[in-house]
Amino acid sequence: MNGYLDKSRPVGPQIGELLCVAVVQGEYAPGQRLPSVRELAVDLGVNPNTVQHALESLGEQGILYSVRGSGWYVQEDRTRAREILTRLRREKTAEFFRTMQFLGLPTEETKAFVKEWEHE
Amino acid sequence: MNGYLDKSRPVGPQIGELLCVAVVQGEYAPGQRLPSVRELAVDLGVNPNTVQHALESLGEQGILYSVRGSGWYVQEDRTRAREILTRLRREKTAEFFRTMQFLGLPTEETKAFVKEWEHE
DNA sequence: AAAAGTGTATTATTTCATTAGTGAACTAAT
DNA sequence: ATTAGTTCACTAATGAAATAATACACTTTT
Repeated sequence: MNGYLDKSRPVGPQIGELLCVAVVQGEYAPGQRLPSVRELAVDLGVNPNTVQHALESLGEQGILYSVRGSGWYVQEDRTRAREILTRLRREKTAEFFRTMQFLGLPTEETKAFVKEWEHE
Repeated sequence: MNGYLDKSRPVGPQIGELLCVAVVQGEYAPGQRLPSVRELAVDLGVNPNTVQHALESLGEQGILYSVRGSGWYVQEDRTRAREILTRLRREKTAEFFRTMQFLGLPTEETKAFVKEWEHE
């Protein structure tokens, strides 16, 4: 799995986002079993409890489901996963515009700023 | 002063950003005395200690300076303030691109996504 | 049947930002 | 001089997030 969790903001939600993307992009196929909680925890360099909570959240959102004693599986229907990913992108973008406004750049100037962006 | 601090992320840095913008935009003129720590704290709905730390940080950065027993003042030379504001905008934008990449959108697609943005 | 691997639950501990409260040292105004 | 307002310094309390350590119940494999 990936190792690039941002330690400067809450890790739980990040794991949720990470797995949501993985599901939508087919990195984990519908019906497929995920690595165990403990395994994911090691891969992500994080506590098993944190992974557990993130998985439970994705379960409530209808992206995954769990079978006690067996593991966590990807829902056959990925509609919810796609919806949630779309929503996440919108939220992050809206938040970005808000932040830039906070820093004195109105919407249109922010758009221009992004358009000219060159960095990696 | 403004009341729109985002309670979901650390307040200290936000106050720094807020005042930095205020200085650059001339909301507080060079040489001008700022409202007292207590006053700012009330206006921002925040603890005086938090304001104090934020101001000390801006002091170290060369944007403000303090006169004990009198107050906090805006540096005559606003070069540092402008530099820091520019750096903040770059950082936030870079972070945004990283986040979108994390959510499965590569740089170019993110640019397109922003270009089409309609919301408030 | 037994063992190993799994999700689940619980409690305690740690860490960090913020809040809370107090007091001292200094400045300005009266 | 006195008073009020200020920065500044210190310690403790709070709340949220993550970690740590165990234990339990269930499934799969052997």
